[in-house]
Amino acid sequence: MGRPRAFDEDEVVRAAVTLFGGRAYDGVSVDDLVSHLGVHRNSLYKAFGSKRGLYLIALRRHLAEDVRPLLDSLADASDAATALRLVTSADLDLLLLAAIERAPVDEEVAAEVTAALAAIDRVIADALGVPSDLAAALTATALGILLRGNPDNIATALAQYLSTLT
Amino acid sequence: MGRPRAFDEDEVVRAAVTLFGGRAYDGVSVDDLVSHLGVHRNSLYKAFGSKRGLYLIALRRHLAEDVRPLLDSLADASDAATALRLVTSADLDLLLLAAIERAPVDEEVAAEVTAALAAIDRVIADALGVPSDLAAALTATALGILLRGNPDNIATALAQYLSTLT
DNA sequence: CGGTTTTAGGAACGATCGTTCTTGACTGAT
DNA sequence: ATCAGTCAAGAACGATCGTTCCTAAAACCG
Repeated sequence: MGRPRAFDEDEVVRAAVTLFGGRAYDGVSVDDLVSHLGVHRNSLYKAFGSKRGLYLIALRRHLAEDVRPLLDSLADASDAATALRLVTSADLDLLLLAAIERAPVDEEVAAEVTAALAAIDRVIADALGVPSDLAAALTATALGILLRGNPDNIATALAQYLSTLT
Repeated sequence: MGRPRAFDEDEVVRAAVTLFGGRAYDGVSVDDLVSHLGVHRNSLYKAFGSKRGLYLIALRRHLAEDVRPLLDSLADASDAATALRLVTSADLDLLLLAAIERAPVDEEVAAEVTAALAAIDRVIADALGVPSDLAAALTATALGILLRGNPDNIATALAQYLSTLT
């Protein structure tokens, strides 16, 4: 069956998640992918079809390996403060970037992103017993804190405030 | 002094704000700028130096004409709900996109963005009499709602909830 | 072994990128 | 009326983009 692959496809996809989560889609060139992922051009196109194909695979991997565990842990959250801490301490760089810069121009990305955000909303609504719009507001808050870059200060301040309410 | 300009520089910059606020920096080509802005290539480079130069000017115009009025109106906000409504109903597309996709790779953009966000935080903290970290959390919430795309539903739900607290 | 498949390495493709240059028409000031 | 400076229109630059092709070495199968 021919020579075996010299690269671990899982590792490559995971490295792509990191790379695409770090800068904009158009800011990551195929040369960047080739040099940082340890895969040759040829193998990359053979395995993933195209740059966009790899991006979509990386996005889905990100959702499966980073967002789904978050959903599981959120299901056990009993109050808004812990739910907020869970989301803001998660690694959601790629989801955030995809939501703001790829979703508007790639409907397949948009579908994945909106589904993922809706799933987070739903789990929070179920776990906390709040209306879905309010859960969506909490998700939005967490995303906003993440995009500001310094999650710890703001997240702790808000978590403390939320704790004093209940 | 030669032939006068056939384009209104203010209009061009404002159109650039819209264009750069709509998609990622690398997704807006100079051809796009030339065709949508009504300025010839030559005039664009003569007037703004480079694509990045026009971007920075557009960003600063956005801060001066869209963010500064928001600061003024926020100064009169008496509660968190109205502050939230003010921010989420503002047009902050370019600021949002700049924060998440340009600031990480352009320190001059990063400086403008962090200064603008800090200014919003400060005004909110002063107007509501809350700690700056909590004001930053409210700013983050508004930004998160904006990036989710459907601000009305979520913003009203959260505003109603915030109203019941006081 | 021989055959086949897939790899690695890298050159090369056309397209598009941001930027500059060329040409000539136009207009305001001298 | 002349001149200087800016304009519009578009060709053209080198660089880089995503993608494909070519060649040869490597490793599995029979």
